[in-house]
Amino acid sequence: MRKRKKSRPSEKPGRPVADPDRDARELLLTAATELFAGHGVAATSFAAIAKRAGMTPAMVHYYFADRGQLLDAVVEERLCPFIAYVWDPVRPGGDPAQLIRGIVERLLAGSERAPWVPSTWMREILNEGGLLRGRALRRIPFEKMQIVGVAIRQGQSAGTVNPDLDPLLAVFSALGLVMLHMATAKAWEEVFHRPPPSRDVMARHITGLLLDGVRGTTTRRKQ
Amino acid sequence: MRKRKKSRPSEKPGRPVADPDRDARELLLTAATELFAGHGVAATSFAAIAKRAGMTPAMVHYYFADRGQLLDAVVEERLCPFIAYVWDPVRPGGDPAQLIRGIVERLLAGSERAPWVPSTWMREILNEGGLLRGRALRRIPFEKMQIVGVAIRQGQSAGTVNPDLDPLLAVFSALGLVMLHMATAKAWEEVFHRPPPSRDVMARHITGLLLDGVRGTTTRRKQ
Amino acid sequence: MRKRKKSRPSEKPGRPVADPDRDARELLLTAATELFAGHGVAATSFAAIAKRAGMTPAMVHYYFADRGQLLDAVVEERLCPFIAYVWDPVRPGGDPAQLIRGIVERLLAGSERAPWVPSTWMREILNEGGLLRGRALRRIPFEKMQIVGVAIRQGQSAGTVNPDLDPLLAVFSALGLVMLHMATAKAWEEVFHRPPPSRDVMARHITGLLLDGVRGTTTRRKQ
Amino acid sequence: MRKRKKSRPSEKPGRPVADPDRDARELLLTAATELFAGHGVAATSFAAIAKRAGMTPAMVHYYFADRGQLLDAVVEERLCPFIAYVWDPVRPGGDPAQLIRGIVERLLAGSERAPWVPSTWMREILNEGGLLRGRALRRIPFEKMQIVGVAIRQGQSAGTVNPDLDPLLAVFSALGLVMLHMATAKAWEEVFHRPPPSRDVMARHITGLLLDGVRGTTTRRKQ
DNA sequence: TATGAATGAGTCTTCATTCAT
DNA sequence: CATGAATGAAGACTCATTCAT
Repeated sequence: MRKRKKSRPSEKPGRPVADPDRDARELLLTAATELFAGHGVAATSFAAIAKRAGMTPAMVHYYFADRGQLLDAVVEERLCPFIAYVWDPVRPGGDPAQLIRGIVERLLAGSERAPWVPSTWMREILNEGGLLRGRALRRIPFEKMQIVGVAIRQGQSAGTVNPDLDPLLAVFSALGLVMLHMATAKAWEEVFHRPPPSRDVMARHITGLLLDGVRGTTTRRKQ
Repeated sequence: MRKRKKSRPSEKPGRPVADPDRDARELLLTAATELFAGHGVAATSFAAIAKRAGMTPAMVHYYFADRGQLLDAVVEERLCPFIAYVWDPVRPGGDPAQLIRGIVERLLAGSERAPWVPSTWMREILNEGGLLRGRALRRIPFEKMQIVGVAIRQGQSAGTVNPDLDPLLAVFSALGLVMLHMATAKAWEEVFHRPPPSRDVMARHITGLLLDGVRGTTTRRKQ
Repeated sequence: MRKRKKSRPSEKPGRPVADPDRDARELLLTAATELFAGHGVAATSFAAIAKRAGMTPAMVHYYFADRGQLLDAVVEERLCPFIAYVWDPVRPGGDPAQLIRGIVERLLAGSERAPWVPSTWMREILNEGGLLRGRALRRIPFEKMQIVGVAIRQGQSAGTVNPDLDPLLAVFSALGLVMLHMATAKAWEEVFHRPPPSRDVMARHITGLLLDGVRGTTTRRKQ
Repeated sequence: MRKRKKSRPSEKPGRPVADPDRDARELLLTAATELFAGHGVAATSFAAIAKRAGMTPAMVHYYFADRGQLLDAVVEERLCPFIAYVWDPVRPGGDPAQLIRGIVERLLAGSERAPWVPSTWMREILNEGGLLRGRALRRIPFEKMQIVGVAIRQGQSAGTVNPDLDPLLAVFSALGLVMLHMATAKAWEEVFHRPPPSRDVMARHITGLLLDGVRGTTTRRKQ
């Protein structure tokens, strides 16, 4: 009944293949994140997760004693790597525009590998009452966000950054704008009856908007 | 099944209000929108709505025969006025920056009067699997959005608008950015342990970011 | 909303037409009997009756304070006339075959005017747990049935009636056979994909079977 | 949704019975058929079935995901064996009287082992709107019924069968007459305040009536 | 280790009935 | 006289969770 997962590249070669235990867990986590993205945490039952993973509801309880622990696992084992991938490279001392460009690019790349993130982020983390909110916020790297905030504030003092911006809000804006567009891309066709913007168009649009706004700059600076 | 009551002719005009029927309906609708904003549609039971409105679950069914009709009513009677307020003033032929500034301002003002909108918008309309998505999309004024799109495209031809932008995505960006920050404002304290940005800071930040981006302009144009 | 019933022939001419009160009651009773025949008493709600009669559920309660009284009314005002029509002409002293032939003919004729009777009879009166059982049994003219029973018994003594028959069971057999075939006629098409037997075929079949059985008689007696 | 359990290989053969799973299912099915016979399908709630089987309502859903599947199971696992018992022995080429006598006898015998059948048959299968109708009709052996019909038609041509009969109706008559009397037998006491006819009286009455009618035959043929 | 059985709490929904007007 | 509002009880069904094996 249960399908074998391919051995993950991180696994040491030579080991007898996969730990079935770990496999079942991973399968369930994957099923869970996919359903969370599609219908939200509140609307995703243990039974649905089990079914999508080809297992029984009791199996879900076997691996994650209760709902809370399942959510813990999703955050710890799936969301945290995503967050780390996006934020780890952020180091103090950079140009704010470059920092933001880097973050946006990693958000886009990360969302392609973990397509469940954007809608879950919007629904269950950003939103009040989001069911992953508490768990996720604890794992947000605020020091890293502060780095960007500080860079923006310095840029504003130096006159190279838009003085209208609130430094911290700006980080949220960047983050949110990417998530928003990624989460919405799937709906694009439904709304406009035409294919969604390509990844490149999307990236150029978001970076362009964040860096230079609608009005752009009179003299374009080096991209 | 259940028909809306027409206002009874026997009602004396001039009396303060007190159509108890209409009152109960409105009360329920208000309770529903508040709970939808707080926990999402999927996690909001009829019992919860009734309790918050001080009524019984059966009353909810009395006024809205089933879940679908309740959602219909929320969209028709609560969301549509919001949408109309934001988009009705949009007329062809304006400057794209002015158009966007107007929309953003009305979004901010509208969200203050209907604080349930931003998080519901993000969770139940923008997101895939959102439970108001189908109902709401049908009521979105795409012609108005096209007006903005066209203005941006013309601005790009004229060299006054950032050529990196995708005209249609830009409308989504503006809309989404406001909703995002409004929906997140309430969480601000929880995250940063400091009061959320004031409405003015928020408005200036969003407008500034949308119009001029992080880098701002070398020569500021008249606001 | 309420439709006017044509003044019934029993009404004294010269009276200003119909008593709307009585009309509404009759309309509801008609709706009730039709639904009882179609889905059974247990599956027929006040709401359904009201809807079919173009009235509100509260109206049903207005005319029949509760479920029991509605059933009382159906039996007293609708079923009893049917019973009387079938049984009143039965008088002691007849030939059992003629008695049965008469009853069968009146059952067939009565069921044509009151098509709700056969299936209701089978479902709600004959059957154990039938919801009209107690009420209806009280109104069954057992004296009349005994008349037939006695006639059969005498015929058996005289050698003109099948000695295998149980006299009382025979009355039930006759009654039941008609009801059965009338109630089933509507299903005929569904089962056999061909039009149901005509009224005449049906009458001939039932009378023939009851009087002479499958094997018929070697010498046919006068019909 | 819920899958039938396969008998577990771990079960030791020779043990008295006691597959608890199968037991619970059978218990529920028995409770259901009894209640269906007593009050009809529409008036039988899951709670009532569970209570009679000494289980909880949720258990009923555990074994039969919904109402439809419960009805399916009743038809497949309880009604079909009954039907098979009655009709399987019917083979082409017999004497119509013998065919009918056999069917009647098996109906009577079958109804004694499955006393829930007659009233359920009348209420939920024969009747319009019967809740088992669709499911049961699909399982009725029409070929077998046709065999009887053909035999009757041939008998009519040969002059040995009552020419008034409609061949197909006759099968319904036989079936219905037995069901009718079996279903009514239980009510006999209530109506006549005397013990119901014995099984033998009943069998003789029904067979006698079906074969020779009320008037019987002048010359009795060999039984 | 893994899973079927079992259940209590909760969901939406329908209904008969009451009541004020 | 008639009806909309209101409700408690009950219906089917779902679910997270427990437990014995």
